[in-house]
Amino acid sequence: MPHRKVFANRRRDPATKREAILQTAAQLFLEKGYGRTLMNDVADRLNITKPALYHYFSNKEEILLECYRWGTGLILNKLGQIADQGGTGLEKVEAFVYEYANLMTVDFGRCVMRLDEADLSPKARAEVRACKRNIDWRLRTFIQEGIEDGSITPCDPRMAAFSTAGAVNWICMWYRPDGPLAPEEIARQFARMLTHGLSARRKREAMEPNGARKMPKGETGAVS
Amino acid sequence: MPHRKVFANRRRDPATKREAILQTAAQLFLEKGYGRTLMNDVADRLNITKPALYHYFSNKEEILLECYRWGTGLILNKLGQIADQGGTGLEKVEAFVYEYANLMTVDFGRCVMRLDEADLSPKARAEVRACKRNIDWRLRTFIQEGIEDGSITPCDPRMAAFSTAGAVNWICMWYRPDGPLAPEEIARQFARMLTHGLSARRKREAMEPNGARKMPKGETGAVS
Amino acid sequence: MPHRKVFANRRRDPATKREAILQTAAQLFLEKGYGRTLMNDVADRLNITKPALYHYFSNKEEILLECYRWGTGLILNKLGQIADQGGTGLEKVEAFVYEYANLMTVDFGRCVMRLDEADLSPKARAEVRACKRNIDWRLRTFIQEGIEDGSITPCDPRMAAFSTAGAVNWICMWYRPDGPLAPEEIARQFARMLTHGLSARRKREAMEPNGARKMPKGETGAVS
Amino acid sequence: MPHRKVFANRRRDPATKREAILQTAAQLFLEKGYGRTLMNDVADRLNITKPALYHYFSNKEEILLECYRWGTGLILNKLGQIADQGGTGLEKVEAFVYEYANLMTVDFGRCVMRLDEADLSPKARAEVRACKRNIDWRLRTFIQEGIEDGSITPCDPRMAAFSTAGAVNWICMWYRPDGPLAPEEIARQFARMLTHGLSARRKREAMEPNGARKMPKGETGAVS
DNA sequence: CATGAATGAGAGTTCATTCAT
DNA sequence: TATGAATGAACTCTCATTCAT
Repeated sequence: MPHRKVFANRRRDPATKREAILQTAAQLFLEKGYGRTLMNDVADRLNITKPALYHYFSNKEEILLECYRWGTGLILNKLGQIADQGGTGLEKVEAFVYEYANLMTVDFGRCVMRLDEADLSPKARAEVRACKRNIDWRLRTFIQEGIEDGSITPCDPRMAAFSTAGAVNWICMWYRPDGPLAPEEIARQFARMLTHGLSARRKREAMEPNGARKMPKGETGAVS
Repeated sequence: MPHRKVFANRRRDPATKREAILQTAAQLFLEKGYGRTLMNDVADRLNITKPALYHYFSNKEEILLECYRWGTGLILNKLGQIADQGGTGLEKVEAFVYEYANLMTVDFGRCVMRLDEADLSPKARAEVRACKRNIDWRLRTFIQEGIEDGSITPCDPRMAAFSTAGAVNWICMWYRPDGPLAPEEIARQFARMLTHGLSARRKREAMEPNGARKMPKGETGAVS
Repeated sequence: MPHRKVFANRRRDPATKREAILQTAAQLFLEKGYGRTLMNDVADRLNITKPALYHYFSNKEEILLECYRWGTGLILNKLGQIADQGGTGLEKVEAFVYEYANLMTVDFGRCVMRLDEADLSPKARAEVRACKRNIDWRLRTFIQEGIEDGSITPCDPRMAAFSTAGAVNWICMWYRPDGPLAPEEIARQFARMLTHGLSARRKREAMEPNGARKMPKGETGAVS
Repeated sequence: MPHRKVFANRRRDPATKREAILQTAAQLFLEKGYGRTLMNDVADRLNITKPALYHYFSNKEEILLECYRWGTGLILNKLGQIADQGGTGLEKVEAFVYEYANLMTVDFGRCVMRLDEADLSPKARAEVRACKRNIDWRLRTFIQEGIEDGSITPCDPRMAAFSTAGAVNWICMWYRPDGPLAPEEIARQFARMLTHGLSARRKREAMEPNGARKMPKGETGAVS
C-alpha cells in the first residue's frame, strides 16, 4: 500500500500511520533536503493536514531522528549477521560492502548518510553518531581480522575503513531509484572492486610509494 | 593575514576583501551548513556588518556559487595537468586520487562536494554540474585507458569511477583541519588502496601498516 | 460590519476575509501610498498579525493587483451598461462622466487612478493597462459617436478624451470621504461642466450656481 | 549643456551644479517615482558619486522639495502675469489653462502634480500645499470674475476649478516628451475645450477637427 | 480527533546616510 | 575636496508550531 493511502482509512493502526509518515518524510528529505522540506509538504503528500503530523511526532526534528534510527537499525542489523557468520576478514569486508551498498539504495539507509546531522539537537546527534561509530568499529574490526588472518594486506585499518566506507556511503549521493543501475549490481561490483582494487591481477609492477606521480585527475557522475 | 583583519583598513584591495569573504563563508558553510549560516555569521566573523557583504556579492547564493567556482577551478586546473602527462591508465588514476584527495582537505575543494547543489538556482546548478561532469569524464577516461593498456582489470568504468571518486569525495565529510590525519598522508594511502585494493592474495609490497596501530578512537569514524 | 471585526471569528468565510483585507489595504494605499503602507499596517488595522495576510495573498503586490482588478471591474461594468443604452454620443459622454466620477469617490475606483502602476510587475501592469485602454477606448467611441451624430462639436476625440477623463480622474486626488462634497453632487456637476463647458456666450439652461457661494476655504484645492 | 556634463568641469558654478542635480533628479522622479529613485541613480546619471550629492543637498527630501519649489515658482510666475493682464474672466481662465497646460509638459511643472506630497515632511508639505492653494485661489478668482462679468455661466467656482484644473493636472500623468503630441498643441486644444465644452448644441466657431481623424491608436490612453 | 487559521521569531535584502582616507 | 566603503534601520516574506472550532 502506498503511503499516501494509509490515511484514507481512519481505523488504521497508528503504528502504520507513523511509519507512513516516516517513509514519506524520508523520501522528501532525500528529494529536497531536510531544510527545504516543509511540514506541509509531508502532510500534502499524505493527503492529511499539518497538525495531524503532530499527533504522531512532536516536532520536525523527531521525524528526522526517527529516520536516522530506522536507517541505522537496518544497517546494524545486517552487520550483526555478518559478524556472526564465519570467514576471513576479507570475506567479511566483502560482505560488509555488499550489504551496506544495498542499504545505501534504500530510503532510510540513504537518510543516514545523506542528511545533515547538524539538523539534529546535540543529544539526538550524539545518539546517531554513536550508531555510526558502531558501524565504523565493525568495519575496522573486520579489516583488523583480515590483517591478522593474512587475507588483507597490512595497512592502517582506520584509513582503509575511511576509504571503503566512503566509497559505499557516496552511493547515497548519486543513486536514483529510477536510474539505470540496479542495487544488486551496484553492490556486487562495489564489493569486488573495493576488496580487490582496480589493478590488473597479473603483470603489474609494484607502485612506487609516492614515486614519480604526475597529476592525473578525472571524475564522472561519480562526483555528483 | 587572518580574514578578520582584512576589513580593518577601508582602502584595502577589494579583491582581497572579496576573497576574505569567500574564505570565511566557505568555512562557515562547512561548519554549519549553508542554510544555517546567516549573512550575519559571515559578517560577524569578519568584524563587519551584514550590509557590507552586499558591496562585494549581490546575494547569499552568489557567495555560494563563487565557493563552488573556486573549488571546481582548483580541481579542473589539476586535472588539466594530469591529463597532459604520460603513464598508464592505472598511474593516472592513482595520480587522480592523490591530487583529488588533497583538494578534499581544502575548504573550497570540500565545498564542491559537501554543499548541497539544491541551494543553487537552476542556472548556477547547471554550471556546477557541468564542471562535475567534466571531472567525472576525466576519471572514466583514465580508467578506460587503463583497461585498454592492461594496467586496469576489465570492469565497468562507470562503476569503477563511482567507487573511486566516492571514496575520495567522502573525505570532505570527515576530514577536519585540526584532526590527526595529515592531508598528504591521506592522499598517499588512498591512492594506494583505491588502485590496489585491500586484498593480499597476490604478492606485492605491503602497504605501510602505519605501525601496529590499534583501533583509533577519534571522534570521527569512517562512516560519518 | 467593520473590517476589523471580520477576523474575530476564525470560521468566517475566507472570501469575506479576503475582501476585508482588500478594503483595508485599499484605504491604506490611498491614505499613505503603497510604498509607505507596511504589511504590518494592514494587519494591525485588521487586528491580525502580518503572516496571517499571507494566508489570503501570496505577497504585497498581489494585494495591490487585486485592488486594481476590483476597481477596473467596477468601472468596466458601468461602462458596459452605458454603451448598451441608447442616446446621442454627448449623452453617453455625460453618462460616462457621471458614473465614472461617482466611482472616483469609491476606494477601489480611486485606487485605479491614484496608485502607481510602477509598483506592479510587468505582467500585472500589462493587465491593468489593458483595462485602462479599454476604458479610454469606450470614451473615445462615445465622443466619436457624438461627433458623427452631431451632438458633439468636431474635435480630436483623442484630445477630448484626455481632457474629459483627466478632469474626472483627478477627482481621486482630492476627494475625501469626510469632505464637504457629496459624490453624487460632484458627479452631477462634472457631467454638466465637462459636456457643456464654462462659457456663457449663448443662452442655455444655466448651470445651477449652487447658491451665490463664495470662495470656499476648505483645506483641499482644485490643484491638489 | 546636458546635465551629465556639468560636473565634468570642477570649476563650474556651484549653483549650476545644484540645478543640474535638480534637473536630473526631477527626470528620474518622473520616470521611476521618488521612492524607486535611488540617490545612486541620480549620482550615476551625473557621473558623480553619491556623497557628492550631499555637498549640494542635505538629504533626499530636500532635493524633492526643491523640485516642488522650482515647479511652483514657474507656475505662480505665469499666473501672476495672467492676473495682471486684462480681459474677461473666461479669457483669463482660457489663458490659465493654456499656460498651465504648457507647464504640465515641463519636468519641474510635472513634478508638482505628479509626485506624492506624502514623501515630504509635514513642514515642507505645508509649504507646497500653500503654493497649490495659491494656484487654486487664482483659478477660482478668474472663474468668479467670469461669473460676475457674465462671460462664464453661473456655477460653483469651486467645482469648476476642480474640473478645469483636474483636466490640466492630469496632463502630467500621460504626457511624454517623446510622444506624438506637442505641448503647444495640447495647451491650445485644452484651453478651447475646457472653456467651451464639447457640446455642439449652439452654433459657434467649430473646434478644429484636426482632419477627419479616426480613433488614434497611440500607446497612451486618456485614462492612464 | 482533525482541521483551517493564526502567530512568533527570524532571514535576506535594501538604501539613505555617514565615515575614513 | 571627493570618494569608496560601511552601516543602521527597515521591510517583505517564511515556516514550525499552536490555537479554536
